[in-house]
Amino acid sequence: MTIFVTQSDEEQGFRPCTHDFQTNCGNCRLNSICLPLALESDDIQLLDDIIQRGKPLQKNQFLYREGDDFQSVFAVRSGTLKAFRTTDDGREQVTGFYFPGEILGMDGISNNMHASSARALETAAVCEIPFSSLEKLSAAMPNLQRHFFQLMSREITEDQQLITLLSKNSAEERVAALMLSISARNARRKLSATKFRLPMSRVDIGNYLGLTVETVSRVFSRMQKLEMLAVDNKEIEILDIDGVRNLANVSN
Amino acid sequence: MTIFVTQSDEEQGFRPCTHDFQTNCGNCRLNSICLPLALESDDIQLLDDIIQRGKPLQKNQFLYREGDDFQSVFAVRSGTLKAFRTTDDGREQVTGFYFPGEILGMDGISNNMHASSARALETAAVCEIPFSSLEKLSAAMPNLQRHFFQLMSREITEDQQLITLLSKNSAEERVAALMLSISARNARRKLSATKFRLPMSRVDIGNYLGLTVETVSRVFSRMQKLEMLAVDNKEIEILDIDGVRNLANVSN
DNA sequence: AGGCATTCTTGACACATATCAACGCATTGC
DNA sequence: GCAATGCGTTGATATGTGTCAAGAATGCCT
Repeated sequence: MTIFVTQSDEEQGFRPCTHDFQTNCGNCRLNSICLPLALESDDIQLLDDIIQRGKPLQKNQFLYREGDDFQSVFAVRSGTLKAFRTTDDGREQVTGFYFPGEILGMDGISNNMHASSARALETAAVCEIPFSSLEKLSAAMPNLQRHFFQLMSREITEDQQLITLLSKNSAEERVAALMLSISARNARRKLSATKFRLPMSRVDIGNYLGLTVETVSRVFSRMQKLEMLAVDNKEIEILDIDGVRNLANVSN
Repeated sequence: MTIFVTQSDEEQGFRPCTHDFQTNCGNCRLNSICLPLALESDDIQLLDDIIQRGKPLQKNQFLYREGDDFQSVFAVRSGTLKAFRTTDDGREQVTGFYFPGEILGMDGISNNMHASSARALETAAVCEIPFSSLEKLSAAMPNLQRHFFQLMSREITEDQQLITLLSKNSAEERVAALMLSISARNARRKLSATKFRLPMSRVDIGNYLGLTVETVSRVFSRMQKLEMLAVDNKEIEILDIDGVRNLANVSN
């Protein structure tokens, strides 16, 4: 149980928070942005019954690996994870970062096999949602079915945004867009939209944005020089959000 | 009705084919790769009842536009479509090509609004599947629910493959991968895996693969010189499929 | 606290693809 | 049959990002 305190510390920025001792969806502070969204409290209870908790991951630990049998999707409770595929020549393509309240693993449904790997970027806790149970529950709960369709659809649109970013945007635009995305997701969790700690390394950012570490580093330096960002290693402060939005050149 | 004959001509390479006069899933020659896959014939009938047909599109006609209200997903019956988003500065990112038997429009579910536009690359016929009906039917038919989850998941994995392609692969690798993808999809429909006509322009290929027209053209020329492909405008013959596979450097 | 390994930054240079430009070829309509 | 138009090809040059290399900062382990 103490491990959960540590995780909440991580997530909350070292402020102790009793909410994180919860072990059910009903009083999870993420339930308004997570899977229970749009469910009645009776239904939340039913969803809660199928969810398996207590799967804390250490930094760098795998949640699942490309090729593993697909059994469950996962909701992030605390910490951050990255999903990625490894190319034939061993390079890593990060396909997404997952923050608390977000769902990952849906790419495994199509072939009953995980199409990507997922790894914790820092100590992280996840809720495991066995897919067969979720399917049964969805058939009985129209709202849940709809919401899960929506979540998958959102994953599609986000992937398409990334496709566009990789295909059409410069290094600066890509980095700016990522900063805005993280900012918006922080805001959704009532954290600061302008000041945060990046959970991922420069290498991960590069592997996500299709850039080398060096380019990522140079972009941060330039944006710092332009007084758009204050960059102190992983600590980021957005000084000129309109400037960043303008630079990103994407509706985000 | 005559319009359907024309479309079947297009699809069948100008061989008349009575199968294309069908108007229901039960005897559609695509039903083994399309939505009815894995359904009992009674269930196929129920699915068939919600499907709206007779929406033939002329070349360049829009099926839906980014921002339109989302009502339905669509199955391609004949012809080919492209899905794309337009960036703020007016450039076009093609997010996918859709061949007969394939489903498009699923990116609209998340916000009840189409996140991309879809346009016919040639005369095309689609089956319209109203999403609200599909939801109801899915709740009652576990196989359909599962299959639709799988279709969405496949869209996710395909987008992730494209992300990797754009991020990590050279121009030649990208073009080779697209040729293999089209080849495989032709084979799935019992058409030639080595000789086909590209339904899309060089511009579309470029906008899909994140390349300029000139680069696409040069790559085709190089592959022709290496005797991997015979390229005659849109007519493609794969002369050395192992060579192309080797060049693509992706498991496809 | 010190030392080692990892991550990050910065610089010089190389290279793949974009850009700009010209031209050829096919299709369409008159 | 011929002009007009759009699409595709090819060449010359420009440029953004990758590559290689070195050094600085950070964090981890003893």
